[in-house]
Amino acid sequence: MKLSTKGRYGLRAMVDLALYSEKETVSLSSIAARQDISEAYLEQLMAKLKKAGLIISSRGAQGGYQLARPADTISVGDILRALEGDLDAVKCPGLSAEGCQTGDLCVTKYVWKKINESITDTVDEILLGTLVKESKKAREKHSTISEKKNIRESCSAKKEK
Amino acid sequence: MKLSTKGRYGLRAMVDLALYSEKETVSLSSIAARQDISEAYLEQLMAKLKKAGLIISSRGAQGGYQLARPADTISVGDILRALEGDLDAVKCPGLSAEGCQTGDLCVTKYVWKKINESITDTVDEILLGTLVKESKKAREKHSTISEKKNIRESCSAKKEK
DNA sequence: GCATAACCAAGCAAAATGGTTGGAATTAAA
DNA sequence: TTTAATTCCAACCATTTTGCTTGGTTATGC
Repeated sequence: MKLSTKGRYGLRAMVDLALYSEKETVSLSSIAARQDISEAYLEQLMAKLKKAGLIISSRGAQGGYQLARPADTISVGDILRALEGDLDAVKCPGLSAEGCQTGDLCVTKYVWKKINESITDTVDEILLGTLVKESKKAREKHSTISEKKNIRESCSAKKEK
Repeated sequence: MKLSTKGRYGLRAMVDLALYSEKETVSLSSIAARQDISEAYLEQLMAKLKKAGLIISSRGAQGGYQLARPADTISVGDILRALEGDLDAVKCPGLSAEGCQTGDLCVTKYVWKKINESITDTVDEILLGTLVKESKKAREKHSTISEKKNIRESCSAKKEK
């Protein structure tokens, strides 16, 4: 019942990309460096995002990635589905079909349906654009404090996992 | 991002137990048989449910399991947490603490929080008692049709996975 | 042409999943 | 008092998934 690093890293990469690719393209290595993710691994995630049509790339020198469409038209659900595949927490054969109404055998499908819906609803509701705006706001706020308190240090010390 | 068989089997077992243990205790083997789950595996799930205080057991001949409290006071969340552990889809160090407000690095935590909350809310809202009532209703409905159409067969044919 | 990029395919260790195996302890009934 | 039924317990194990790494190949701007 855990979201894998694919989803976690990938969403961070997309936010990063949205922040830095407004005019120019952004290289994989720069995202990897800023987000502290292995380049080779991130590459695989970018491939998935590209295949899903969320980002575009240009090869060769000065090449890199950009969002395929405005950040306001990309939902977190789009991103997570591209990376993790189907987000359904439970795949029950009876969920879409009619079958399995046989009493106690399948009341649980009601539960799985509710869980799936709640996840889908929440991730589809949050837009990349919103995250970008939040991020910019947080950055401004932070830069005014950062001279006095070095929060950054205490933060990056807590490595994920 | 998938619920494991622990959660799926375990919830089914709990519904089964609630349905059949109103007066007498119910043996592991009878639940396993009705729900078509391996006895030895279900045993491990029952151990978790017992440890979590959701069911009680009596050993020896004629022994078995019963709910520890009324089905209306047990939520699906209680059951799933007992079986799967923590239901948080993402464990971010910055989620509970103050840290990681450093701009783009951590806007994603807002997303993880929302996802976690939506899952928790939905599973805590559904009570075992409700499922039991639904199940009884479905069973009645079914028994009136079952003589003409044998839905049961088409259902059990679709084995999970 | 060469440095800088994206692209591609495979391999691989560690962890998690979904069980199985083989018993030991307890208890009601015969 | 035996015996059958039952929970309890502790390993073990095969397979799959995860989270990467390795070692290239193509494409392109300067």
